[in-house]
Amino acid sequence: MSWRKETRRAERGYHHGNLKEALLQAALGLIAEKGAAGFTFADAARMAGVSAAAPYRHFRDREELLSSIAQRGFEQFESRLTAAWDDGRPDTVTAFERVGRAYLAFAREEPAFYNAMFESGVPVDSNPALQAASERAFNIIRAAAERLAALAPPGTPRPPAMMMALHIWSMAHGVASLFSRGDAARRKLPMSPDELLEAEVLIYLRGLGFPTDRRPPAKSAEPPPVPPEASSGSGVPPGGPWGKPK
Amino acid sequence: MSWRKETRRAERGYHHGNLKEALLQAALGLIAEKGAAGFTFADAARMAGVSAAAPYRHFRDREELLSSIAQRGFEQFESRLTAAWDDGRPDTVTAFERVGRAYLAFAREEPAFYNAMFESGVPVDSNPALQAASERAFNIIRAAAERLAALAPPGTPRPPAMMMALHIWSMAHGVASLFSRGDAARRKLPMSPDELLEAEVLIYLRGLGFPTDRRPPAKSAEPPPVPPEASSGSGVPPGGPWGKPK
DNA sequence: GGCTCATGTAAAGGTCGTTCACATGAGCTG
DNA sequence: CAGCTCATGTGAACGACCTTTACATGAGCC
Repeated sequence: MSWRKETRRAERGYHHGNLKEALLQAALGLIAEKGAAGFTFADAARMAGVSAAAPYRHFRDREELLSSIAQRGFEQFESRLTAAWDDGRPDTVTAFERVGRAYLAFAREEPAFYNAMFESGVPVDSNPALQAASERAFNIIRAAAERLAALAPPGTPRPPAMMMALHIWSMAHGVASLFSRGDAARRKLPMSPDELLEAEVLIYLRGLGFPTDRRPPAKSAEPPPVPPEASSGSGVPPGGPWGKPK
Repeated sequence: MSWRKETRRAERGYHHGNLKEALLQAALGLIAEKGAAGFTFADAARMAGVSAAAPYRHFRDREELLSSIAQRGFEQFESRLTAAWDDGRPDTVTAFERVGRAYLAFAREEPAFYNAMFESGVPVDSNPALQAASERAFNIIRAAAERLAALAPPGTPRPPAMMMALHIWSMAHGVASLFSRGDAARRKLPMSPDELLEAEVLIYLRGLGFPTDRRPPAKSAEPPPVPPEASSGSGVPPGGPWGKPK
């Protein structure tokens, strides 16, 4: 794809013109290939066609580049979670599960971002902008949990919405990190990570008193459920993720 | 502690006598300090008082050292999980939750091992012994889930035991990895990781139809619960992890 | 046209991982 | 005990990386 700038010296002047962006893109590719640990500043420079010292004009050091990527990652993450949540349409539980799937999809489709965000060792508080982006993303989950909490049937113990949000986050991250990416995906599973997480969230929601039968409980006053975007292939078989109660 | 061997050249002969073990110990300390990514082979050699080339007599390369540590970690992990499970005493649910706490405790108290095992990028299948150790550890969780599954009340959808085991693993790993160790612990939480995980597992179990009231249901025929080993400080407040149902 | 300053370069210092030829000495063999 | 052998440790060297420093270039502005 985008050749032009990021090639050899001859094809451009002394000045690159867009080095910062080129470095970010190069790093993204390298991290996707070899992980944040294996990514090298020098490689990124080489890939952008500049000397090894040039990147230092745009990033204090290697870690700042990583941190920038993590920040961008959180921004994209936020936008994908927002889209998945879709303000709770068509119904809160459905939308909530969609957020879970979006989490996994992001981890799978944007391994470089996910790696930089959660597995690169970059401390969240190394950069205020990073921290802010991270919080904005989490707030989507939190807002969804808030709505869910408001809906929880009485008569069941009900944790604070914040705690519910953290629960969902930990489940999604746990599944993603153990089974859904890179080396971790080599652990052989009798089911897909998506199925695993979906079942987990369903059981959890049932534990909170939510009706989680997939069949619409009685055609309530909501529009017919939107077909989940990625129901092809590893979709949950009709009747729920693990079949009927015995 | 064990000084003696692992110091300077003068104090030992040309041969170290116990270098392999010394290197493992040194690496363990270094990883605990700076993470598996920051740990260097050269540093471990220095700490053991030998030249930078010496470690190559005992490990093919840096990764093999890491992999050895991960393997030992899984072995200790297994033994701690086994102890926590205590074959399901005094009752399955209680023991199951104890396993969850043991998981977190291990992640917190043995950060070096945990790091090498799950966050160092060492692929599980890089070494058959490592893979075997990892599977043995997981099998504890799996066996516990098996017992739990056999006990699940009818009338509720019931996932395969394997899936339950994976759910528990993902919750524990998610909480540990996001909130319970190193840099991640800097995310400020309104509760302790232990509380978070305990509540998560309780809700999950309730979703499976298990009665999870903390107050002993009526002083059943079991001995008074053993006080959890680390109940100081962040213990769960009486009345359950998040208070009563509204 | 000339100045300035952001941006890029080359060179150098320090650290690592890894390899190689060589040194040492523990333990066996006779 | 003499001598041999082989596992174990050494020092030097290579190439790669991160980072800093002094210097070069040229885009944009007066």
